[in-house]
Amino acid sequence: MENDNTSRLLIGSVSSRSGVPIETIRYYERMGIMPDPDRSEGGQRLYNSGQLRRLSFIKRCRDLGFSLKEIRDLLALVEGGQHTCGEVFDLTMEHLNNVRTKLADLIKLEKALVRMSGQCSRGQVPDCPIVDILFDEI
Amino acid sequence: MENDNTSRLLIGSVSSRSGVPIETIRYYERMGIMPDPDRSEGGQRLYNSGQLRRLSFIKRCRDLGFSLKEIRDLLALVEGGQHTCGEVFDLTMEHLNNVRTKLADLIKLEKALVRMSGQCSRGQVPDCPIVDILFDEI
DNA sequence: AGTAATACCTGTAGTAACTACAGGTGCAAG
DNA sequence: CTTGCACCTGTAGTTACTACAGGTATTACT
Repeated sequence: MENDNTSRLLIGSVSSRSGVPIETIRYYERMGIMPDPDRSEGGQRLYNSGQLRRLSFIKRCRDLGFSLKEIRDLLALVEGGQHTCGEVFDLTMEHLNNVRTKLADLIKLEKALVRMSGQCSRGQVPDCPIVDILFDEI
Repeated sequence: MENDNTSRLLIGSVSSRSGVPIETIRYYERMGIMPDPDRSEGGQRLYNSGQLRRLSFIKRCRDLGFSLKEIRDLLALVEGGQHTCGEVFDLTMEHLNNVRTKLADLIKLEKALVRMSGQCSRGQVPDCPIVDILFDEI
């Protein structure tokens, strides 16, 4: 049973509270992005609320598309305690630019697919203009 | 020297004509998406124009974001000779849906980043609302 | 013929960020 | 005391390449 719900969480509990799969939490530990937690006598991981908070931070960043490397940089900045608002902003904007580049690529790609599929009569015939385009548009 | 420019191309030539790196061509061969080409007496790969055409098809599909598995399916359909326009259309639309899903995710993500960075004064202060949001918005 | 430069060869390991086992232990309830 | 679930370690697989290392083929030039 869990009594003190902030200070001796097992990995399963941390997993369900954060939404990060157990295997992924252990992976983050191996990668050094999560600290080695305390262990019970039997060797099971024991987390505290600060570690849960850190994991949730990582998850939110991942959901926003930050890479683990970017998250590592953000955390280093923040943990160092010397970070300024401007530095965090810069990292965020850099990431935003990456996202916008990907976005632009996907939009181009969507247009190309729509244009391509617009040529197609979706028929029972063995000739398809999509195939022709893919094979011949050099 | 290359005389007959369709029928005995070395891998470097095929690479520069298709825009696919040499290593990637060999990778496609290992993956079975490109056929094993003929070899010279010394063991160097010799390609013909049909194989170059196939490689260019693969490249265009990759540029459109199709996975190798999707391309394999498309090629199987087309090579089988029994494909209909409708089948090709269906594969294309399925892919288009994937692309649109990714697009929607990225748009959400971009909005979240813009909203977040809008809170930030980009200052020299050690407190940053971006960090606060990432850490505390549970 | 000899040699140097370039292009090619195989095979393996590394990349990002996980996910999926296999085979074994901890721990709480009935 | 045993059943069952949660946990443990360590390794391999995923996608689509990319990057070597160490060796051979081919071509050009002297």
